[in-house]
Formats: sequence, structure tokens, C-alpha cells
Amino acid sequence: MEPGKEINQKKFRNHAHKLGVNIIYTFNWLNTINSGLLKPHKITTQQFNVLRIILGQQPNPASIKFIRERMLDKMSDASRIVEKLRIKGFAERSICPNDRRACDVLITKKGMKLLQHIDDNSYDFDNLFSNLNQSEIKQLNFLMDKLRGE
Amino acid sequence: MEPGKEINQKKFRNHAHKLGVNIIYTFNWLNTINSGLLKPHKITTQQFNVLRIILGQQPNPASIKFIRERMLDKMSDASRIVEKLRIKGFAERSICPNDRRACDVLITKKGMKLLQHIDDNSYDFDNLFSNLNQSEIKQLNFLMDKLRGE
DNA sequence: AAATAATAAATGTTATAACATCTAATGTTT
DNA sequence: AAACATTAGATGTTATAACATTTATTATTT
Repeated sequence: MEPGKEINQKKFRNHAHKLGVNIIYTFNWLNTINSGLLKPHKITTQQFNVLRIILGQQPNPASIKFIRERMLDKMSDASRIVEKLRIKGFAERSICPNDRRACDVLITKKGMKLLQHIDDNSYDFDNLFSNLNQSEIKQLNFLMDKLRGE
Repeated sequence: MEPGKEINQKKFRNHAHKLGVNIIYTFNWLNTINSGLLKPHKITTQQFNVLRIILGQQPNPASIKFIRERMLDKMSDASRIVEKLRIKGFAERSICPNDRRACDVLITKKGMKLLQHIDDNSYDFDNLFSNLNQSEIKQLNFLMDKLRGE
């Protein structure tokens, strides 16, 4: 962090204004760390998230629609992300026999190994959030849920 | 929000895992609202942020470097964003007389009118965050700052 | 059953993001 | 001052984001 770039040193109109900036800033902070952790594996955060979704469905296949619904970025291009995972050998796709419009997406052994390796070695939220204790993490979750009206 | 898509209904390994997802989710929530508010003005959130930075420097000009340092997305292409603002008539740029490598970027009357109009009509963080009271907003700011180690 | 509507995914398009590289101007060293 | 290093910004490139459109299949209506 360069001097003068800390968010606290900036001038905000009020606390709500600061919160707007803070959300963007915190996301960028997290995203930068995550991208860095995933980069050695030549995988983007979106591809990682999709792979996790497919893993979560195991041993059932996931459809593109299912994946898209569970992705955090709406309007994301699940179709092309899955294709990228397929090319890298982390997932495979076939036509769904029950509905030939849809497709069955499955994680491969290689994909599972990748997730396992990332989980084991680096991708650890507990570690990432060590500046907060358990109660503060819960409080942050509560406030963000409330903010969005959930 | 579609049924079954609420973040609280998802399964998380623990609170820290939920926080990781929550940050991404909250950013997307905010970004979607902001983009929607700015879309009628044919301006992106990044362009809006840069325009605000230039306004904040008034009546002094801002350099590209200055803008880049204050932008929330690191590595952003300040140069091309300023050029887009210039084409739309919201900013003007000239060579800095003191350092001919640098350039002086200024907001135009049209740019100031745009910001004024957006501020007056819609772009209101207080309103956006009405689900939280003042003390909760402060708490959220505090926790996010602490999370990032600031 | 034929026509129409709805759905799932693929594909196209334009703008942007995330880098790297290049050019011009200024600063520094010898 | 010449050579080199640094800085500011512009430009190039590839992948991705954010849409819209298209195609194939299934569901519904008449």
C-alpha cells in the first residue's frame, strides 16, 4: 500500500459515502489476493468458482443453467467458462439424455485434484481473515446481509 | 432475487467461508445498483469515479498518474478512461506546461452538470444503505477496515 | 398434428480489464 | 554533455464482461 492511499486518509462526505467506497475497496482487496493465489494454477476466480459448483453437485452432473444460477456474478458466461475448464481438462461435458437441449457437466479427476491442492495449500479464508476474530466475522456477515435486505 | 438464491440459504463450510462469498456478493449487489443508476447517463462506474476525482481537484488540473492512484481498481487504464470522458465532452486534457510528459485533465461544465444531476436525482448512498442505521454503517466500515489490516 | 411459445445453450459483438510494451520527456550519473 | 535510468503516458494484445442474437429442442396451444 502506497502512502496516502489508505482509505481512512481519504475524505468522505459521510459514513454512508465511505461505506460505498469501502465495499468496492474490500472487494478489490479480496479479489487481488484470490487472483494471486489462483494464478499459479492458470485458473481465474470465476473458473474456480464454477469448478467448486460442479464439485458440489458430485456425483450428479450440473447443467449450464444450474451453474449460472449459482454463480456470484449474474449474467456470467457459464457456457464459455465451462468450455475453458473442459479444454484445461478440469471438467467434461456431454449432452443430457433426458433433455437434449441441456448438457451434463462433470468435474474430472484432474479438476478434483486441483481443488484439493488449492484448498490444502493456500486458498484458506480463515487465514485470509485472521485480522478479525470469530465474533467479528459473524457480525460482518450479519451487517452485510442486513445491508442487502436479506 | 430468485428463490433459493439468498446467500443465507447456501451452505458454507464456516463463517469465514461465508464472509468470502458475502464480500463478493455485496460488491456485485452494489455494483449492479450503481451501474443501473449510471446507465441512463451513458457512463460507466469507472468513468463516474474518475470524473469525481477530477472534480475533487478543481480548480487544479489532475494528472493521469494522480487519477490512477486514486482509482479504486488498481491497474485501471486511467489514460483511456479519460479519453472516453473527453470524447463525451465531460473532461478536457492538455499537456502539462511544467512537465511535458504529463497532462492536465480538467472537468468541463458539461461534466460538472452531469455529476450535479446524478447527485441530485439518484446517486445517493444514504438512500442505498437505508437498511442500516448510522451506528451499523460505522460498525461495518470499522470491520472492513480492520479486515484489510488498516 | 401443426403452429406457437418457451427453454437451454451456443455464438456474436462491443467494450472493458489486465496485463505488457513502447515512446517521449525528464532526472541522474560519470 | 553523453550515457543511462526513471517517469508519464500512450498504445498493443489477449481474455473477459455484458450484453444481444441465434439455434436446437421441448412444451403448450389450437
